[in-house]
Amino acid sequence: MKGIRQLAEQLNISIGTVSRALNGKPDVNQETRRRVLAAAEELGYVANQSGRSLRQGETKVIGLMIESSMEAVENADNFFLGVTSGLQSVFACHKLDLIMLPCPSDEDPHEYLKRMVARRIVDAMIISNTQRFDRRIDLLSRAKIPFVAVGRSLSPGNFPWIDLDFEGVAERAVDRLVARGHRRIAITAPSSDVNLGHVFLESYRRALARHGIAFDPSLVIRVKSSEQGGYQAAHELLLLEERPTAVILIYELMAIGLYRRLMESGVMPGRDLAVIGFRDAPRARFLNPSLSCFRMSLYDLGVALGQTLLAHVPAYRAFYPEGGRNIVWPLELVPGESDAFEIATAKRSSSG
Amino acid sequence: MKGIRQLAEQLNISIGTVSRALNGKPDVNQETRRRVLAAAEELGYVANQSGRSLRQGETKVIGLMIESSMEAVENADNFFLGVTSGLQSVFACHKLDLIMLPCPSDEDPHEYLKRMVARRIVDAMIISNTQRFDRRIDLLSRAKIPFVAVGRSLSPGNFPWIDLDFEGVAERAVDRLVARGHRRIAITAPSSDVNLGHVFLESYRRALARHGIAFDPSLVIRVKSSEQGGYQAAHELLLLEERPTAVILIYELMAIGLYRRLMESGVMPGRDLAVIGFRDAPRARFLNPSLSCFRMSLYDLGVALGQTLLAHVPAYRAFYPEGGRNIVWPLELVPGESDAFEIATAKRSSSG
DNA sequence: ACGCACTCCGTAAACGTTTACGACTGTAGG
DNA sequence: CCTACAGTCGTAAACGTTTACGGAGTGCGT
Repeated sequence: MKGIRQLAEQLNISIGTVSRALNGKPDVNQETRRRVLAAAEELGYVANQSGRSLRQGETKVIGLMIESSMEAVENADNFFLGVTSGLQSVFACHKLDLIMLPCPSDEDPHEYLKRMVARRIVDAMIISNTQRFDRRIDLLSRAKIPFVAVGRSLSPGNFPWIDLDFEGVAERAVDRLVARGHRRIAITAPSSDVNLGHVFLESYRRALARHGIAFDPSLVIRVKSSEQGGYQAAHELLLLEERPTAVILIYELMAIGLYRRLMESGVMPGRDLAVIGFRDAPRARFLNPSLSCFRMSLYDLGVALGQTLLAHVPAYRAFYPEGGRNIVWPLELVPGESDAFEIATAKRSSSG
Repeated sequence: MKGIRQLAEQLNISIGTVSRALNGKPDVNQETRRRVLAAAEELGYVANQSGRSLRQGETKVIGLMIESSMEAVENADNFFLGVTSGLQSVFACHKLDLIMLPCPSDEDPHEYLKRMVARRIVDAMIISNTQRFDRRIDLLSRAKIPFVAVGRSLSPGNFPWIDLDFEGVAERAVDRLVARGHRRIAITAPSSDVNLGHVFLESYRRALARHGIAFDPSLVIRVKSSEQGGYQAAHELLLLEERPTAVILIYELMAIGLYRRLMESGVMPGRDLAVIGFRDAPRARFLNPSLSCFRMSLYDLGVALGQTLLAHVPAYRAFYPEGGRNIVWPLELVPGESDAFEIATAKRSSSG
């Protein structure tokens, strides 16, 4: 099957009519439409996307940019696949297709995005891993490509985003730990160019202040959000003169390294040190003691991302009157064994 | 920047010359080319992909089809992201781009692929999750779209594939366990429409036979390759009259459920029951006792996939004279604690 | 008989590129 | 001076669609 012309020829109809029939335009006879659809089905005809999008200036494809560096692979695990499902359930309503655009690890994400945008291979984009100052946001705004970012940014100008509620996570983690009698609570944070780390840390400080606990900079451990980072974090914690009784991890993968280093020194997580993590409860269950952690439904997040995005695409805006608002995505705590103990303090009588 | 026409106009050159200059065609003056490239860079001009691919009938894009069903998400973890890196390192040499095509969970993979192929959005495809009889292979062969499959299939006709060496895994697992004195070795297998399971099981039988151990069908546990499947597998194992002393898991994620069920009954993995798994050592380290498992470099696998694919694309065949061969990809064993004990048997003196 | 509205369909022009072809130089060889 | 040729470049035709426009036919009211 070469193209619409062969199909028209076969049916003794003009290509214009065939096109109209296939695209559901009103001015075509019922019977003619039936014949066209039948023939198309039989011959397996599907419109060539290049021709179509050349003509109408849109591709009906939404791009999800992801990073495929080794480090990103380690960390992302099933995050993107998870949101993909949700995204597709939204896009399917509008016959939009989703493709994932993996930025090569040796290419600058900004350059990569520029290339993809300029080639006009997608109508809209979802970007993630937002940096504190992210030039991609400028790029997309300037090019007038609708987009939504997962993660806020400090780049100037308003733009659509959905961000995970790190503030809530840090606050609730601190609250939970303080309620169990902890006063010295350590926290891990990534390098500060990722906006996430900044927000996370700020609300940790606020929560401490709320409980009248002084902020101790030595309890902020700056390591990579990886297994190795967790190992190193534990190492640094053990070196502190006055050891913390609890630690908040920004990423649950770190727990594996953390546990290992702790056990090497005979410190038992869940008994000698409380641990709370973030993201992906399934993986948290691999651990022993199981990790208390904050998680979310990736599917639901995908749905929200899709709706927010389409609310900013002129052609679909009408379908999502409420969808334009930025969302701080709530996380739910899945309690595990890693912080299931209480500390006896001066202010608080032991409950065990 | 609208298009090549504006660029030509700006330079007082015909669009033909501009196109030739940008595409490195020989018949264009050095100075002219310099000017064109400079102007394109400055104005941020990049050729519209639709126009280009419409004209030349190729898109310079390779598609990697993945499945985004919830189950697939659970299982795939970072497999695709991992191979993506390797693929891109190959494709980058030829200025080819890779996109991932996630098949929606509610769409038939065959139909989805048909749509994507017919739209001519990609020049070649990588498919995975090959079924024992997979219509996608017919489809791609018939449409003359170059492709490579990760996983063999029994579909008729030769086609390029790379398969993981499940035969070797099953054999070496059995060998290793037998060497430690095990005689009753259970194995898990997925439903039989996935070709993988069939191959896996066959070589398990062969390996047993080689050691003179009778095949016992009750030791083949057919469960889903998931955490829940692992739980159920353990449950079934515990019900057997004559309990096995070892079990081979086809997917390491099952280990978490297996461990849990075992411990509920006071059976200690790594002491009372040997466990060997497959795929993804990082995750295996989450477990306690750590899981012995067979793993591979996803990056290297990606490179091999890329080369095999391009060896079957006419335009690039010349670069990969050796690349046409199908590969049975070897796995390496990463020993853990889960099978680090020996069994005293009649034929074998205890070594502890 | 005429005009009008309505339904259906064909025609042809776009969309942005690439590329075959030929035209125009200037130069060298006869 | 004529021819051949290499180096440049412009022209225009494709590629496969969609869609604005208009035409043909029909039915209906006047």
